[in-house]
This record gives sequence, C-alpha cells and structure tokens, in this order.
Amino acid sequence: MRFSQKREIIKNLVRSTDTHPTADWVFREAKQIVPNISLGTVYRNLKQLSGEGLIRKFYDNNVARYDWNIKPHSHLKCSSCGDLIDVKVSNKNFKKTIQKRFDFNVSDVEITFIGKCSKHN
Amino acid sequence: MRFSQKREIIKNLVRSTDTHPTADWVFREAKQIVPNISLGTVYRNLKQLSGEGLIRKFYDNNVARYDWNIKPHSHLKCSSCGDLIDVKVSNKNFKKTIQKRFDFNVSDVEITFIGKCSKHN
DNA sequence: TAAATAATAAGAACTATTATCATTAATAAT
DNA sequence: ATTATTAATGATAATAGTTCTTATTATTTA
Repeated sequence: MRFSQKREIIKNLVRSTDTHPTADWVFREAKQIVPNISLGTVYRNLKQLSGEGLIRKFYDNNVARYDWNIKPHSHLKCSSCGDLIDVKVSNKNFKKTIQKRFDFNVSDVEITFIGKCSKHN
Repeated sequence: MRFSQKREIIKNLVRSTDTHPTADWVFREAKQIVPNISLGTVYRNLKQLSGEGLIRKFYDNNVARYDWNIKPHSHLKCSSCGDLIDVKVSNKNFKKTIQKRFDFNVSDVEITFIGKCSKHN
C-alpha cells in the first residue's frame, strides 16, 4: 500500500473522534480539508484501512461505522440519541461456555447493550 | 390490522424455518405459493409483523433478517458458512454490571459470537 | 527523468429497502 | 346480499448506502 495524502487524512479523521463515524461523516469532514475528494475515495480507503487492521469496521443496523479502537470491545447504544459508547467487558467465561456447549470455536464476540444512556433515563 | 392472505403466508414462511430468512428469501418462497406477490408486499408485511411483535427483525451486517423466535436470545455466526444459530445465554450479571458501571438502563442485549461452527472447525 | 502502476474523481451501477398511487380485496354498514 | 369504506396490493419509481468502471493523476522505482 503506497502512501496517499487522502488516505492519511481519512485515517486521521477516524482517529480524531469517539463517535464511530459513518463513511458519509468522514466524507463531509474530509471535504473541508481537501474539497476535491470524492466519496468513492473515502469508501475505498476506509475498506483498505479496515482490511489492514488499522481501523475497525462494524455495522450499526444497516450502516457501516468506523472505529479507531481496534481492540475488542462492546458498545452501549442509546435508543434515544443513538450514541454508541465504548465499553470493555470481560467475556472469557462466556466464550468458554459457548465453545464447550456448542462445539463452536469463538473468535470474536460482538455485544451491543441497547437502552437509555445517562442523559436519557 | 385486518386479515390478509399474503400476510398469513409470509408469517408462516418465517415461522417455517430456523435459517433467519431475509426478505428476498421470503419473497422467493412466497412466489411459489402465490406467484403474483410483489416484493413490496413482502417488505411491508415483514415490517408490520415485526412491528406487532409477531416476528423479530435483526440485522446481519447490512441486511435485515427475520426470526420466528421472539424471545431474547443470542446468535452464533459461523464465519465460514454464515449460518446463524440461536443460543440462549444468561446475561443477567452482564446487564447489572453495565447498569451500575455506566448509569445506562439496559433494555436489550444483542450478542453475536463469531467463529467456526462444528462443521467448519 | 522516464516508466510502471497505485490512487483518484466522476459518475454509473448495484443492493436493500421504502414510498407512491391506482386498483383490488376484506370488512362494516345498510 | 349489496354497497360503502378503507386496508392491502402490484407495479414501479425513488432513496440510501456502497461498490465498480474508466480515464486521468500522483507516487514510487529504475
């Protein structure tokens, strides 16, 4: 992967926020820095960056979101504001239980806790 | 909600399988029973049925899947075949921890265990 | 500096889903 | 039973999110 200015900007934008931005958000922000950037470039680079493991991609319902935090973690999702908050919960026992009970070799656990965040309950 | 033949067929199709079908699958199956059914009807009714709590809707990446099992449960997702297997795991302690630690009122927990199912590991 | 090729902009194409609207079918009122 | 009311439908246009195509540009290599 050869160097590119646009990709650098995109990577830094994802790394600049805790809001788990969408491709569209990254596109709008990137345009403020390099107005001639195209949406395709944003998508291409986001895919490339997550493919290389430099950022993480996940889906919030049907839209892709990107996260600078590549360590395994879970999310709290507020059903009022939609905010996604990172949370580290240990799920070692969980994984073990599943491995044993279902002969299923767990490599990743995705947990979303849906509810009301402190601002909305 | 008044009775409709098509909706009945759609509901029964979702209830006939453990494969967490997509709208497209339901559409293709429904056509074998009532060839003149349209895709819009399938989407409209799936939405209606899940809105009424008669079936459950969830997202597997960017596509909606429908489930006859409306009780809270988690999924094992095989990264080889994509199969989704229902699993009931107790997460009472999990929920409590989150409530206390983050002042976040959890109403639902979505867990997907990703890995290899017994056929693929 | 020139050649090789990855990255890009613009926009077409694609997938999943929702919306529109004239027609049809289910139910209620007569 | 017939008619009136309106929810449900088929056909299809529209939308959102994303990927693909292609000619051009920028980065790296020789």
